[in-house]
Amino acid sequence: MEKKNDFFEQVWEVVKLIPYSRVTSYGAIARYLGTAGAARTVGYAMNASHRSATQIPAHRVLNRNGMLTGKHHFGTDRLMQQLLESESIVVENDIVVNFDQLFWDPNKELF
DNA sequence: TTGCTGACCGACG
DNA sequence: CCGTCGGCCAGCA
Repeated sequence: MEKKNDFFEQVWEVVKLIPYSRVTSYGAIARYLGTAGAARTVGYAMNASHRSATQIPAHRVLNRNGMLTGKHHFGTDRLMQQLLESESIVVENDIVVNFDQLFWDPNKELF
C-alpha cells in the first residue's frame, strides 16, 4: 500500500519555503495543503521533522496566536526563541511581537 | 485492530 | 471572557 507520507513531506516543503525573518502558523499550512483542521497533524509533522533529510526551520512555525507552543520540543526552551531572535524576530513572553507583520501566509504568497 | 494522544483551530454556550 | 468539544492525520501500545 502506498504510504501517505506525502502530507508530512508537503508540510516540510512549505516550512522550508518560509523566507528568512518570517513566520507562519500550523493552521495556515494545513489550509494551504487543503486539509484545514488538520493543524495538529502539521504540528505532529514538525515533531517528526527530525527524520527529514534536510533541516526544517520549525521555529518559524507557531500557532495562530504567534505563541511558541512547541518550544519545549527544541531540546531547550530557549532554543526556539534564540533561533527567532537570531532572525531579527522579537519574542516577548513566548510570543512573537509584530506577528501580523512577520506572518507569512502560504495561501497568499504561494498559489 | 482498536483506542488514545498530540508543537492546533474554530465553533458553541 | 472562559471552558468545552469535535475534527483532522499519523504514531504507538
